[in-house]
Amino acid sequence: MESEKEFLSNYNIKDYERPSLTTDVAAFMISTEDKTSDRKDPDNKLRLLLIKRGGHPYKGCWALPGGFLQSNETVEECALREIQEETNVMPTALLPVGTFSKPGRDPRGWIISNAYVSIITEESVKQVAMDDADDAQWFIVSFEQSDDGLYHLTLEYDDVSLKAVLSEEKTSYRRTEFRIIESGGLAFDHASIIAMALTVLRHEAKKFDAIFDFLPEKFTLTALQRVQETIMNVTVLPGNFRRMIGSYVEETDEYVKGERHRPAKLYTRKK
Amino acid sequence: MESEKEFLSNYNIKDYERPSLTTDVAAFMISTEDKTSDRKDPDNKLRLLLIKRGGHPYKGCWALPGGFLQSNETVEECALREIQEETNVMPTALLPVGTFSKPGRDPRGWIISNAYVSIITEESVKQVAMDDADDAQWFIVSFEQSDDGLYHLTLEYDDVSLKAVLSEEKTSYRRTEFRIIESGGLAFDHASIIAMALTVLRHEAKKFDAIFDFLPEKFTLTALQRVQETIMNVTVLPGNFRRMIGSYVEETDEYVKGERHRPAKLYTRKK
DNA sequence: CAAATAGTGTCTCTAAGACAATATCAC
DNA sequence: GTGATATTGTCTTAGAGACACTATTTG
Repeated sequence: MESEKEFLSNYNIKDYERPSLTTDVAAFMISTEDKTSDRKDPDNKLRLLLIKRGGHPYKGCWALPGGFLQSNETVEECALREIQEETNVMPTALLPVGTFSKPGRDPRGWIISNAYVSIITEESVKQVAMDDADDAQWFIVSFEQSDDGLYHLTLEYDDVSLKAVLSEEKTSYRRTEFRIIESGGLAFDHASIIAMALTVLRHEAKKFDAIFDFLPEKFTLTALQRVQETIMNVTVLPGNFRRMIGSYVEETDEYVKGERHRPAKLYTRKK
Repeated sequence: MESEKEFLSNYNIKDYERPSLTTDVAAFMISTEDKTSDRKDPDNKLRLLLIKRGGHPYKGCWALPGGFLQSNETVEECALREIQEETNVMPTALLPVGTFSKPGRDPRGWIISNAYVSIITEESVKQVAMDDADDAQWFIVSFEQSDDGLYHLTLEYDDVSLKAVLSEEKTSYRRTEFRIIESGGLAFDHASIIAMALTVLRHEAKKFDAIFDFLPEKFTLTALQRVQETIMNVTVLPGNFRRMIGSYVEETDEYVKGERHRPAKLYTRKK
């Protein structure tokens, strides 16, 4: 009878056909736009990092950052490594989106992707200068459902505008996935991945869960409210937001002064 | 300049080192135990399908059903195929649990697993006779947190009892995962996968989302309530359950008669 | 009629939305 | 003072938990 040790020494894993495994990361950031007036608060924009592909396939198209999994790391570590290689910044959050494995999704062959949402603070992005002629850019994100039920994903930066159209499909097991009707110049099935990533992000934001990761350690409640409103694409009454967020935050004794209005107290995330 | 077509014809995907990809499925079922009294309603038990490993590694240990991904299928299709090969039954639901990729998790080498929850109705299981001497068995599941914060996973069938102990770990990115302290005779990292699967299942059940998949097309509200109570390990007042579930179900004009009490109306899932 | 489940109504408490009122700063 | 945001409080409504009560069946 063969022992486990003997079995493993005889076992050759290369006997089976294997796929390549990649990680794609939807890295989000919220930017505070330049003030239009010196009295009003600035607008916030949700932004997504895209890379212009320099090689085939989908040469010239924009794609999510990502890369092949290495054998000494987990998929989460791979996602973090890819984001850091691309931005020189460490994300503050990483959320799983799903596995994309439909045969034919990558013309290079049998390639399966694990998708993640990562969140990066504007603060940290500003510290590393970004070359404007670079092939990595932060696109302003808009994702809305129109009256006919279709979803419209718009990604804009300077004069580049990518418009994808997707339909929400319920699989036979009631999982929702997004079918690409118009990819809008996005590589592979990345329009679908981005739509899923936004769904995950909004789901987390609804529970006040991912919003803290867009801000520094200490923040004002209004800043936090703007983050949630930007992600969810809604507006909330300030009084109600404060009541609801109350159990998630802790006061500090610091204030933001210097603005032309009452100073705001800084808070930190509880626990 | 190389065209995309030329690029692809020169591209050899086998140049990169690749992992093997498997799917592991936590298949759940709720069994109605034999009546102890002829007046009282039967007890319900949450059950999980486990397979006794016939070969190395972990020979003789119990493991989740699963297998290697084929190049012509998605991971979801692979999960469904594996469950059907093992049980001859088609699940009524399939929920993603996550990707398990920690280096060293499988002694055979670089093997990454996508885990799913699948739900099977008791009705369909009863139709295919199960050999009691078989190496596939439905274990009664118990999963509880003790006072010291540890989680205790107990799987029982006849005189077989597997007891695993896990601790809930928050990763640096606030994802919770379960670290195995005592595997209780479960193969690989399957104790951890099962704990995650139960967390996913309970999360869905809380939203009244996965509970319908345990029952046939038509069901009584009390049966539905028992399913939720069994999964969540709580009890609910009947009046409140009916009020809360009201918007998810639709009446039929059929009744269950023959019991020693008022007949119950049959309902179907709305939409 | 006894015992059991099926089903309804109502009280209370809490959480969330709407909205009003007050506070405090820089200029 | 003016105009902006910061912060607090109150009214109302919707939903969830607790609980009491009625309905219907079979043996």
